[in-house]
Amino acid sequence: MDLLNEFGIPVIPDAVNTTQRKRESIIEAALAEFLREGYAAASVDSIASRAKVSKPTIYKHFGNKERLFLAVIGGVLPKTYADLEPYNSMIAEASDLRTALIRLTLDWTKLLLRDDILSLRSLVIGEIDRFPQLGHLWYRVSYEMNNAPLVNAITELHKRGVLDVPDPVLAVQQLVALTVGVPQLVKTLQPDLEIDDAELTRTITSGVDVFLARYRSASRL
Amino acid sequence: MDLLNEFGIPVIPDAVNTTQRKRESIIEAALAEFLREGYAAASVDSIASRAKVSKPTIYKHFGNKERLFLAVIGGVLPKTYADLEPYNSMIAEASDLRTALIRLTLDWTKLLLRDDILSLRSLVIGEIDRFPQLGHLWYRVSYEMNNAPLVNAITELHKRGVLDVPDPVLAVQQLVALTVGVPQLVKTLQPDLEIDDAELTRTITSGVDVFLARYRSASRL
DNA sequence: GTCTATATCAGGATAGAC
DNA sequence: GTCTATCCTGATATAGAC
Repeated sequence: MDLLNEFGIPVIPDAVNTTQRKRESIIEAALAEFLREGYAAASVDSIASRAKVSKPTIYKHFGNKERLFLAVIGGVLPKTYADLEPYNSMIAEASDLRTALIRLTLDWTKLLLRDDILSLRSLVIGEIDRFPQLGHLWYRVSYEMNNAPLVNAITELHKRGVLDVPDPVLAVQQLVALTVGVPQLVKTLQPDLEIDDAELTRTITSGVDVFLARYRSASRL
Repeated sequence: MDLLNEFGIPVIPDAVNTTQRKRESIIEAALAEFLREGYAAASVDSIASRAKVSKPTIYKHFGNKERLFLAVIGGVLPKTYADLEPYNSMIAEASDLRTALIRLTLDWTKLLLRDDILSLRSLVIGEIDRFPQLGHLWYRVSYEMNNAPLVNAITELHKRGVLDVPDPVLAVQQLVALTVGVPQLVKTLQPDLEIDDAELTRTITSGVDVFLARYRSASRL
């Protein structure tokens, strides 16, 4: 049965765009459902309803539930981290290193404490035994988009004598643990607990100061 | 049909002990099943098989699947952390603080990186939206059995002038993040990745040194 | 208290029309 | 490519015998 518009003229949707739009609609609905229910409890029926699409359409596009899960979660991961790129490169050039580090790690922390990202992270961690690829992907994306550029910046600062860092890779892990890691650990186990901005800033600032107490070059003190 | 022993004499099991043993058998089997499959995918049928018990027995004991899950996971959590208690009290009295801190955090880390505990942690994190009680319980047990005694010890060391720690609670969080947190973050997303003992020791040692660089009393340098 | 057997239902996946 | 209608497995939970 064709749809007719208000003049009685049949509406023929553009086939390609419709297909593409349905595909995106499925991905959006699936992400929401998986985040809410987890993998096993998520139902393809619910996803079909949310996406206003029939079940066979989902199976034509993605094959089965596992592939749908991998495609959806694997697709959203890189997008999640894409926001942070620009900041890293500025560290090596900053006139005030302490302020630059605080700014960087504070932005990073606020991103990773967002409810949607915490949910995504909990989902990936919870399904790690069934979908280890997602754990590796998360680690790789997180490392390449964040740690690695920071390692480069810190290595550069070491060469210039601003910092004294024998193991830059470990040092960056420690900086991340000292800043992002502290509130993340709390919110991972207690997502409902609110952390106000002042406390977050205090935590991050203190973390950066611990980092600098160890790694700032003695000659600059 | 009664069981007969080798002399043809019927074996009448002690009713109370049998019931208790079945209950423990269910708990053990349920824990294994939940750790393997997660909450939603775990089947009460499988648990009954593993425990060599019929399904109605499980429902008589625990009511439903949710209550079974909460009883099992909530019961195993405190046991998990019970091993660490003795070490904390020794920090304040140690002659060599650095060595004592390394020893404490290294033991702590090795415990929390055990496969069964990592699985338990991933399970709790993955089900956090459906069972927030478990997240709170984990946080509370972990804090009371580990962080709190360490906060006391560090406060004591601050009073004695050995350390200079304006905020002991935050400082302990940072110490934990710097030591346990670094390898835990890796193993949480990549459980299969092996971390050898030498590298672990190096990581923990470096973490303690970062901590002490910031908080060791200046007068003692 | 514990079992066998069963009720009841929802979920993943697909056949076949259009 | 997309839908309606359906298959079939496997899940939670329980009735009733012993």
